[in-house]
Amino acid sequence: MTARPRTRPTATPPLTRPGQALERVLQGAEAAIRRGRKFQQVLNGARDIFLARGYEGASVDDIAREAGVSKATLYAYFPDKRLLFMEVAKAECARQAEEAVKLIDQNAPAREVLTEAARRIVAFLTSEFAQKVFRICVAEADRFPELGHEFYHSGPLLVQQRLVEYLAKAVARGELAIDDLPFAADQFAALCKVTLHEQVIFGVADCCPPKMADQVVRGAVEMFLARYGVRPASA
Amino acid sequence: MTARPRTRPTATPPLTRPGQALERVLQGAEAAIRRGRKFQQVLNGARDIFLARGYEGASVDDIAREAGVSKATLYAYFPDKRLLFMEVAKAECARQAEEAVKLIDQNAPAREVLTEAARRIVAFLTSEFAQKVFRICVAEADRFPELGHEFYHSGPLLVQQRLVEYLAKAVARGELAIDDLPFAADQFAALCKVTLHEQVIFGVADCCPPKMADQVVRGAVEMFLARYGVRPASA
DNA sequence: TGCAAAGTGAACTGATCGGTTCAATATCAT
DNA sequence: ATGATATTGAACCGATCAGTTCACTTTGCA
Repeated sequence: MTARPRTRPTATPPLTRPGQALERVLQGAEAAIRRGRKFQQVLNGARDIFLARGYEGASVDDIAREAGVSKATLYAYFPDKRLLFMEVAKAECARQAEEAVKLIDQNAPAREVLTEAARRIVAFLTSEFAQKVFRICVAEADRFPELGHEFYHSGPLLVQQRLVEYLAKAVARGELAIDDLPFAADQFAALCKVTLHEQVIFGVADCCPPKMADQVVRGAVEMFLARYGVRPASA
Repeated sequence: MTARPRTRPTATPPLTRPGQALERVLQGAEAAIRRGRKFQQVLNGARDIFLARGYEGASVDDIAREAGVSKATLYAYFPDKRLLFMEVAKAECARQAEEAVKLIDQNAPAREVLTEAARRIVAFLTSEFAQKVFRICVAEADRFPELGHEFYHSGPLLVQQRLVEYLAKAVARGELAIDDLPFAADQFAALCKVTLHEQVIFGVADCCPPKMADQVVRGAVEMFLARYGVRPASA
């Protein structure tokens, strides 16, 4: 234990090679906060550890190790653990939003549109990623009020807005009859959570049988159309 | 720090076989767990602190102080913090179950029964108590798988079972037409969570406007009947 | 009244963790 | 090459916390 030959065979994760062209390119469009090369590494490591162990369960040393970065570097970027967590959560919410934005052909028949929407919502809800983010957000909503809001706005609320957007068109076309669009959208989203969400959150179902997912999707569409669908004029 | 007499005759946990008159009396009806007078105090204090601060946030010293009991006594009853938490959570779930059991007159018209059921579910979901238990259970479902199961079984699953019980009768009477009873029950429960649950969980809504609660209740009943209600034979 | 069990308080251990510091080193633009 | 900047590793601090121990006091029954 004298010379410390700096054995660092795999110390730095291969996320960013020495050639930092990518980094510099990103600098332009992104914020001016990125003070150094290891910024993204820190964020990635933090995301992995936070997602795996929650806020309290994730130690800063673990994060630094996972990120392949020294603790000093980490603290050079983020003044404290709280802020690091907020940053990670915000980034993840943004990603979630992007995913949700890819919506569906608004002009297809209502049944098709709703079925596809339900399928995507169900798929997202049952994804491991969504579960973990949800878990942390629920647990830490007391400690980080902003986090709760952030998650709600870029999660459930965003979905609601997209649905309202579509439902309005469907109503205008006479396919549906809805008076309170946001409320109806929330109902639809709620119907997509049936059974699955609770079972997954509480670890009751080991896996998520696609059969049940199908049933939920079909059930949601069926019920929504039963309530808001315009029958063919009793012809 | 030399002799270390190692006197452990009492072996802290007072498993107390002999000499407990009161103890023995209680043993009959109650469980065989109540080993001493302060047992309930510990449980109550633990419940308050856990509910207020979550698992990690609650220190054993705080719990002992809140319970008006020495830490030694606390550890005499519960070998560790985990088990204490499990015990508290179990007790709370049982209480929740009792509350839910008080169901409704099964023979009233479907609309009335469903409305009252929805009202109770909504009231429970928006209660501060339910929120806190839910928050902890979600957060700790990883660390305590049993806890997740316990909560699910004495919470959502119990409600589902009661609803199925009723729905079966309503179907038999020809008021409703349902093929998959448990699934329909889950759908109904999901409809009761619309908007409210998410807003409350993520701290978006400061209070819980009773107007919205009413809307959710009426919306749930309306939609459920639209889907499963038996129309008056198109007369 | 006496005695054993129940309960107490306070100190202590060992470990973890968030955050700081700093001298040594690596990287990169010039 | 050179100097500015980013990064490192490791030691360290202070705080917190779960859990232990023990001499002592209280309680309740016989």
